[in-house]
Amino acid sequence: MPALSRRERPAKPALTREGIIDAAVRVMESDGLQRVTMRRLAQELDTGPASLYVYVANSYELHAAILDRLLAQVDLTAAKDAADWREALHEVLGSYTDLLFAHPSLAHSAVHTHPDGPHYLALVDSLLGLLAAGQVPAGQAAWGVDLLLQTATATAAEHANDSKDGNAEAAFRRLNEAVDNASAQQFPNLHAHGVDLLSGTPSERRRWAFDMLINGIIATARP
Amino acid sequence: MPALSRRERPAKPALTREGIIDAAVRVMESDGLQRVTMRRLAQELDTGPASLYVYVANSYELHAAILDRLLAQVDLTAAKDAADWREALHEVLGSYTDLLFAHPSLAHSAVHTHPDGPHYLALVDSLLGLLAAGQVPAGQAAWGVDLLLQTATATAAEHANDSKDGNAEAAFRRLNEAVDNASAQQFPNLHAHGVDLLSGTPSERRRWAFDMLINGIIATARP
DNA sequence: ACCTGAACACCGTTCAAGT
DNA sequence: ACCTGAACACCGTTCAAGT
Repeated sequence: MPALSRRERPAKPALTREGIIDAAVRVMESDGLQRVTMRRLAQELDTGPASLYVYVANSYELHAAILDRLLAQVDLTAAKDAADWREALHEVLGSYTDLLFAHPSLAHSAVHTHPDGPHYLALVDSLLGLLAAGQVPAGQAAWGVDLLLQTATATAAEHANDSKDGNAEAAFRRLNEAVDNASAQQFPNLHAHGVDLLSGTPSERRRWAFDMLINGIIATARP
Repeated sequence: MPALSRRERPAKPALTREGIIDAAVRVMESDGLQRVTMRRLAQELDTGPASLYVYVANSYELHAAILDRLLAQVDLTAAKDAADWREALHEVLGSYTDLLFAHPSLAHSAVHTHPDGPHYLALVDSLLGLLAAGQVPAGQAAWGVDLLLQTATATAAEHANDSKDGNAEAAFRRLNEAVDNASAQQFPNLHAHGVDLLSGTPSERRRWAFDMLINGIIATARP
């Protein structure tokens, strides 16, 4: 009964670029970006790894595509509130950062991905609009947006390895110890600052960082 | 003639942690960090990969060790010039950035490496000293140093994939096109800023970024 | 204690051959 | 044009067995 089995088991949909990216996002969501490999994806799509190369140039491009797909989830609604532009900036950047914090290994790859997809452009456009609302000169706003996004991305990427073992805690403890042991002679400034270096909750530090960047962007004329 | 061959061909020195890191730096210098693998190192040291695990916990720890070794090369002499603290800050940060630019793949791994080696501590100590010379309150200086180093690291890491093919040029061209095509309706701010986004030489942008960060750090009180 | 062979469980990418 | 099997050239890490 070939007709029946053809209707009832369309198990293997045709390969498409979108289908591959869908599968990639699915695997990332469930197993992390480490598992988003050409071979694993091929297995997921019931084919061989070579077949994917018809639709995707290489694994770097695949990661970039996943990133743009995810960027669709950044909440840009706050960007309409030009009156409270500074707070809106915090909200948009916060939404972007939260997204990357949920997928630190993607953040890690985002550090060297130069995105150019529609969702990335929309994000940049929103940030530029908010800086314009704050009367920030266009030149410094343009360069500033780059730094705002870079900081958000790098901050999330820093935590890419934290999940493995007690990696995060161990690293924190080691640094803490190193700072404590810093002698007044060898590292006078480290010694003097002590706890300041490791103080604050992540969200306090994040908010301060964005504030600091906004202030810097406002205060610094382009060459 | 066993005695002779023992004296003349001490080909295989005993394995040590330092020896492994030496070999790692050598391989990185000649073939890039991609090639610094446990297996390649084992081959280099004329042994099997399993042997390395006596001295190194895993490949992440190995990368961290390479980074600290390299950090010894950061030029901190400018840090003594407290009078011209701002320029000294540029010089120390520039030296750090240059180092990472020479090894972008190491920069990439540095984004999620929490260093705690002596050379890293010396670098942080210098930066803290210069900010103190500039009368920056201790609390904001401590948080600020983190951001200064993060920006330098992330900037270098962005270029980690540029060497492959004409990756950098292609990415620049695509983004340029995307910005050009941004319609006034869909992306009004992108449309308005146009060239500003991609203007400036890398060193102009880098200097502006550090200036901007310093200004922001000075201007932003801790919570 | 230190070292190792061999194995386990994977990778990305290419290319000739098929449909 | 699209798809694939098979191969090439690699990975990190573990573990039982040796010295």
